[in-house]
Parts: sequence; C-alpha cells; structure tokens
Amino acid sequence: MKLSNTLQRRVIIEELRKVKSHPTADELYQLVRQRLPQVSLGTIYRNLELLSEDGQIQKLELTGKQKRFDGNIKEHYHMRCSNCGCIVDVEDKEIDAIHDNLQVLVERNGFDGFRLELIGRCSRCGNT
Amino acid sequence: MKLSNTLQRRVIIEELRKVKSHPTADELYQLVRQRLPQVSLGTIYRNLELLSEDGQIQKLELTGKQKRFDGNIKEHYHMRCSNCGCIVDVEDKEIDAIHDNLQVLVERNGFDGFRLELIGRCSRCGNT
DNA sequence: ATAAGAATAGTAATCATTATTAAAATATTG
DNA sequence: CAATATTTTAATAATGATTACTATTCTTAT
Repeated sequence: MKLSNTLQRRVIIEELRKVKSHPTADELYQLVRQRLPQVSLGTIYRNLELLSEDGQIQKLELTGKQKRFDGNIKEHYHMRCSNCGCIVDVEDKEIDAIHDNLQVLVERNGFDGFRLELIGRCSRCGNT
Repeated sequence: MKLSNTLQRRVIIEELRKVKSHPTADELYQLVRQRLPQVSLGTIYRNLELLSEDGQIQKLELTGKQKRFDGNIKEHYHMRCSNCGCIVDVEDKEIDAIHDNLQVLVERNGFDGFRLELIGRCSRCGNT
C-alpha cells in the first residue's frame, strides 16, 4: 500500500536526512518536535517502521538496546565508537572488498547472510 | 572483588552450562526456578552480569532486544536463524579463517575490532 | 563466634517500544 | 467539487526487558 503524504512524515524524513548521527527514535522525536511541537512519539516510531519497510530510510541492525535509523539507503558499514557509543559511517574501499569476500564465503558455507559491525574510536574520542 | 560462593550463583552457572540454547535472562530464570523456586529474576540478571564481567560466562553481543548468555567462554561464532530467531553455535573452519582475515584487515584500517553475526536456517527450520 | 561485607527475595521503578482509540487529515470516486 | 472511504494522527495506556531499592539473610575473614 502506498503511504499518504503527511506533514509529519515529510518532516521526519527531512530531519533524518539532515543528520549523520543515526539517531534513535527518541532522538529524532526531539528534532521533529522543534518543528512540530504537537507530534507524538508514537508517530515517530510508526513512521520509522513504515518508511524503512517502504525502503525510504534504513533501519540499522546493530547491537544495543535501541534501534537506530539512517536516512541514507545506500548500503554501507557502520562503526560503533568504543568510547562514546556513537555510530559513524565507514567509507572504506578495503571494507567493501572484505564484504564481497565474506558474502561469497558465507554463502558457500550455507549461510544466508551476515551482519558486520565495526568497532573503533570516532574522531571526537581520538585514538587513545 | 571476588564473588561469593552462593547456591544461587552455582545453580545459575550449572544450568547455563547445561544448555546450548544461549538463553535470555528470563529463559534461564525458568530453568533455575525448577531447582530454586524462590529465586528472584533480579538475582538472575545481577549474576549474569557479574559472571560475565568475571569471565565465567559469555554475554553475547547480538542484535535484537534481549541479551543472551553462553556458558561456553571459548570464542566462537553464532548464527541467528532467520525463521525462528534462535541462536546456534557455528563450528566452521572457513569461518575461523575469515575471522583471522577480518581481524587483520580491520586492524590495518584503524579499527579496534568487529562483531560478526551470521544469518541462516537452523536445523529445525530447514533450508526452505 | 562475631563483625563486616556481599547477596538475596521481593518489589517498585525505568526505559524502549507497541497498542488503542477517537478525532483529524488525506485520498478516492462519482 | 462533494461525499465517502481510508489512513494517519495525538494522546494515552499497556507491554516487555531490565535495573534499582531495601530490609533481611548468607558468606567470608578474622
């Protein structure tokens, strides 16, 4: 079924695409509220689910108790900062290469797929 | 600090080591209750955390909203069944090999580590 | 055995998420 | 455009997993 074009939905998409922080539903709620003070948290949750089912945004399958969302639907990797817990995008040719290798290997061994989450330090937290 | 030797703690470890199902805290609570009917769910949670900090059991870093625990502290991979959601151990030479490759690659690119979760069908659910 | 510290059962509180519902907005059809 | 059907919304309640609190009991080290 096609999704209706509602103001709330438009603002949710816009705000999600503005940020690169892979927000949780609640974080996005805070952003959307600045433009639509009456918006309800349930609306955020419902739309994030619907929009990700519809392929307009990405629901991230990551460890941790909160779901996170990404306005960028191009497949790419994520790194979790071992210090602050934030999620950052990984743009890395070599990781793309290992992805392809993993995919082949994993399928050759009868698995359907895999989830890979990188761990490191984000730029804010440095290398120490 | 060293952990005291309590009956509850012993039974929790024993029951966890008996099963290969990577239970959640609540699932383990059901098992422990059969031997200690007065045990409290809080005791299960607290001890699972303490025991994993102490290295006596493994807390699994997996996607999904519930934490899971493993009595086997030897490092090994896990597969999530895409049908029933259960977690099964993966014993696979090739996966071990890719693990080592990934480790090298990931470190060479400045990451500290990674989490890999395989996806497939468990033996109960078959290959369809 | 006793005192100090740790762990327990029971309960309440918290956090993330999902469900419910009546009213409002949007889409469809004639 | 008007009438109707459908979807979505805000507000609220409910759920499920986990954590916090607390008075009492158990362990451990003297």
